[in-house]
Amino acid sequence: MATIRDVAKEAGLSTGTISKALSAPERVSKKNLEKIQAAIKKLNYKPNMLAQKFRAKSSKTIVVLVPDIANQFFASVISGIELVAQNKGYSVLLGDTRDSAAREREFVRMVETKLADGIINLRPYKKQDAILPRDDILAVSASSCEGTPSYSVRIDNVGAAKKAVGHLISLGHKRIGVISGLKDNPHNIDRLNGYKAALSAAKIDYDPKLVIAGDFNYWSGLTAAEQFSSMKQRPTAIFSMNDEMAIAAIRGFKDKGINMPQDMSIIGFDDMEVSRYCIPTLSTISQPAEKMGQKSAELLLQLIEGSKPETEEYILPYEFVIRESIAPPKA
Amino acid sequence: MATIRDVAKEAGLSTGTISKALSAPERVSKKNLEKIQAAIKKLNYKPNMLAQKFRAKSSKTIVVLVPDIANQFFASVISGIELVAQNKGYSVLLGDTRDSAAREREFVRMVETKLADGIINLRPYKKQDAILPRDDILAVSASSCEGTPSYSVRIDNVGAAKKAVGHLISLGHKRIGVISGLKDNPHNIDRLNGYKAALSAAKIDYDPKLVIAGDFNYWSGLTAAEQFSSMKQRPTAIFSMNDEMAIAAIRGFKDKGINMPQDMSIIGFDDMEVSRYCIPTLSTISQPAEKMGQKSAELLLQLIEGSKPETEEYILPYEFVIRESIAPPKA
DNA sequence: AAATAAATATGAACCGGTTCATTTTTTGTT
DNA sequence: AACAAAAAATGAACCGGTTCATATTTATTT
Repeated sequence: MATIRDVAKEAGLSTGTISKALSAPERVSKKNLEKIQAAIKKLNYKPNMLAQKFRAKSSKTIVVLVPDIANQFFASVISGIELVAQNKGYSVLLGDTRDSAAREREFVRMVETKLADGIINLRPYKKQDAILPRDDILAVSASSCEGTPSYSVRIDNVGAAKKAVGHLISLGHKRIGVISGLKDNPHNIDRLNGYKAALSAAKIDYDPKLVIAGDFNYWSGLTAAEQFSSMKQRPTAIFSMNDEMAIAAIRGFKDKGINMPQDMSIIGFDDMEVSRYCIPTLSTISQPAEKMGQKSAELLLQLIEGSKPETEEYILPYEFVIRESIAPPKA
Repeated sequence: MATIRDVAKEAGLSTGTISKALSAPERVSKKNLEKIQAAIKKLNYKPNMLAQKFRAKSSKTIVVLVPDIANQFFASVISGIELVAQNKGYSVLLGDTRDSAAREREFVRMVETKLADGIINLRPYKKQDAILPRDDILAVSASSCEGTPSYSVRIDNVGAAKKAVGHLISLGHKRIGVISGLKDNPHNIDRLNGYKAALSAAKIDYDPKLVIAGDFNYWSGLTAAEQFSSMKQRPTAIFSMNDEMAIAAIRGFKDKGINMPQDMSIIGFDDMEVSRYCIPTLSTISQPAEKMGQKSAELLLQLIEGSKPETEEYILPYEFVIRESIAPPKA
């Protein structure tokens, strides 16, 4: 493998000149530039980036911690991150943590050992087992929840849930069921608070029996629908904390002869692509996933380059998308 | 940031000893080992892995090129790759190429510039625009198709398709529709050949009108079902080239009053998790995704460590899973 | 043509680990 | 106690880039 010294020898110049020719060609004479290009081509020289990064003491790499890569929402956030990172010459290392703290720590270690310059965390912050934030590690929390310390980007989950449930109430619904995520998931907690706020604003009592815990996956939405179906005092509308469970629930209700939106209304969360196509099309909260990724990357890169962003917490606008899946309750 | 020289000074020893203490502690005296550990702790020393890798001239990293990370099947393959890589001390860099050749080339460049040692390619090989294989880059093709050059891991797509379609024929089906992937997708071509082989073995003429091209996504399965529904001579069974389109098709047919499996049989491909839960449960070809990942990683690491694997092409066993979605045609 | 200023080119030193030939210390033997 | 063998420690050199104080070449001015 050819080194910069080989190129220097071939071109009859010094290593310093070769280096400059690559980083600031306008500061090298035309004549020599041509010689250098010829030499590089002849030797098929490729700069050793490990050496470069070692010398620069910076890996120009950021780690993105993802709880689960096979997830549309995360994929969009990542896409936004990569856009910004690439523009600034950074590469993105995806850390699929599969919800394991051990794996998460591995990636944090990469920052400690200079393999990466900073971290964007897509896993919602939870006090008990939080590995981040740490003051020796530059990190930004994307898709975070209320109360996340340090730099974070999120939507107003409480407000969004309140708005969605409030809309159901304004249509005349009084018994509104919830398909929630895992009990201690922070997003879950925020959204449940929004649900409660909407109820109390309408002076409707909160009934914990109407909240069925799922796990954000299809199967759990199906199960929840079955449970709701067999209630003697069944709700007339459902607020599901993600689209996947909502779509499953539509299916589950239909199997029990309950059709949406005539017999039951439902609202999801996330605005997955398929939510525009399913039958009925799904009303949902649209999160600006790609924008959230972009903003977090901008924040982290600012931190890495040494400047201090003005604000710690960035709250991006969500959108409440009304589609076919909701209607007033039957009289 | 403390360096190994700082630790050496603090412990009153030489850098060589510190280095050995970290890589082969059994070759350092107990007394000094303790001193060193104390010094490391006191200075909060973390070896600079960039320096390490630079010196070792190896990044101990492999790149996995994925056409689309938000995909269950790929996620499983990746999971298998990571298992093997982690065991051997390699890290895995996910390259979400989003089907862009430019992005793919970027990742190849990482190998050229020593940022990675090799590549596992999950994108099926296609002659026209193939970036890999290249003889200066160690690479393995996972989930490949027939005719992929160089090292590759795959199932027998032709045989699997033939078996599935053959089973439908043995149940008495004569008009068998296909929901295919994109026309020039290599997996598509293999599976279509299997379909034709099964037909010709049963002396059934191939009718191109029965093949509707999808794009492996939900929406296209729904559309295909509508098209099949409106045919005057509708098929009695469908072979779908992945589960996602198959599940969408079940839905699409049901909306037209065609119920599975009484009115129509269907077989998918991939064995997604949800295929075990949907109604009816879906018959499908199960690919050993995780195993395919493991095998490819083993292959690549062998290549990286310098040995030559015996075989170039590894064909792993698939499984034909029979569930509720198929039945003999109506009389 | 000489003096000065501006533009280029030089090359040793450096980054922070690892390696290995050499030296020093410890252990074992008689 | 003397010597040999084994174990442990040493530290300079190295990896392949970049940097920067210094030297050289080229361009401009008088």
